Amino acid sequence: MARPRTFDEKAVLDAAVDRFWTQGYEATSTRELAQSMHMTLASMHNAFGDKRTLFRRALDHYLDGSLRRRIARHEAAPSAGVAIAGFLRESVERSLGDGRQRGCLLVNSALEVTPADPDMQAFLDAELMTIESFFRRCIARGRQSGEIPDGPAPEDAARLLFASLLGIRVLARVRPDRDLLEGAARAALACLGLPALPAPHSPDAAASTGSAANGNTAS
Amino acid sequence: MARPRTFDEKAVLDAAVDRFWTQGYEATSTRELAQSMHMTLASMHNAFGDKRTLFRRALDHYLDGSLRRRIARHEAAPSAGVAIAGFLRESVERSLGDGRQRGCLLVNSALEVTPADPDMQAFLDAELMTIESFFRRCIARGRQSGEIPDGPAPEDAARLLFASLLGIRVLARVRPDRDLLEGAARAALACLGLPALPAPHSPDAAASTGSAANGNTAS
DNA sequence: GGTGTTTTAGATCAGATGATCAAAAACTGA
DNA sequence: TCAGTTTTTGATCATCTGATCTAAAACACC
Repeated sequence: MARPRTFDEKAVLDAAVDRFWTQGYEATSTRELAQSMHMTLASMHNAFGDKRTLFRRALDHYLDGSLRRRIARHEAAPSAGVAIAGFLRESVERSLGDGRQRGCLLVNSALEVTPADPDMQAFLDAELMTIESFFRRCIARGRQSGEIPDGPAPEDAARLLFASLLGIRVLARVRPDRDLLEGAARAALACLGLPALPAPHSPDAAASTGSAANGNTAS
Repeated sequence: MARPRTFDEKAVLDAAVDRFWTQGYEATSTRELAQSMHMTLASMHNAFGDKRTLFRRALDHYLDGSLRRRIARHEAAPSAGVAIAGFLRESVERSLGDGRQRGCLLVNSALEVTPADPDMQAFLDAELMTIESFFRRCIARGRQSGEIPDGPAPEDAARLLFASLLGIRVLARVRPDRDLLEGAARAALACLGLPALPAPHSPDAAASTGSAANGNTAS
């Protein structure tokens, strides 16, 4: 009983995510957003509210398509160590394969949002906490089954993995160097007695062309 | 042979640092900068050039007053393990003691600056690399003297410490929680066979008043 | 005291920014 | 067909943005 939308919500949110991801919240103007979303400024505001609200929607869309899905997928791994190592491997590979050094939108945003916006901070922190919890669950599981040897308290081991992952995501933006990112992940796994990083998904043929600048494929 | 300046360069740069540190580069307007520096917009531009140039000066001023000095101080420690543990302790303590959750200006900036500004990125990366090098030198020294037991390759151990530190600085901005930050640092030191975190500098009396919001004392 | 040089001060510029408005367009159910 | 609802559109608003201009002020040197 009303005029139907002419845009695909997921598609336009993808576009918004890409702008925020590449440039950050402040550096992205509403006009630029509207243009990349292929809609009018007024249409965008009508559909998503103001810039801040749109940002939150975009962030949520991003998280649904990457982080949350990713945690669930790896947590289903047969062993706790494989879950952790697989998750780290994928994080490193995403960081290196981006070609645009975007890093992680969640981490980027966590640093850009100021304490003057406590709502947004709480939202970001809650999302970060799901990563920490994932590591904690894995460590607990592995210690209980005897798969993971003793070491630092499980909470601390999880905190170390968590902090290391955040660091890797920071470096993904300034220096996406394989030796650096893999080295950090490798050392974290090794010194906690976890399995080594699995091989990158498939560095085989067909990649001889520099593949390079991908969009933002989820998975 | 000309009219002398009425402002103290260090003082006004301190003010600029504080704005960029708290709000980030994009979210800080030139007018706001000028006001907090107690100078006119025109005077500011005359003395420091455009916003980007001023930012770089401010960043350099910040680094001189904190990171660089800090690395030199800890590197003079009697043992490599103490140097690393002391540096981490100070990073954690700064993160927790800020009261304004500013984190680290260098890390904040590393995420805000886009790959579209390669000069700035190179500058930031070079500065980050001094941290990595510090860790690497310490690890090498400690391994050679036998103080630090075998473990991951020295480069990888340094990379892990480096990434963990960056992660801790990210968390300093969103969740400056002692258990979290200390836990990550503790686990990193423990699992690399390094000495434990030293006690916080002095949690003694006189701190019963919430001390709280400090400015930006260097040291 | 005059000259040269730099800093300061206030006004101002051109353009960008986030957001809204009124009106036309497109659909659904009665 | 028409009433009701929502989307779309282009124009527009008030404000902010980074930066510059002109002219007065403050010193050092001669």
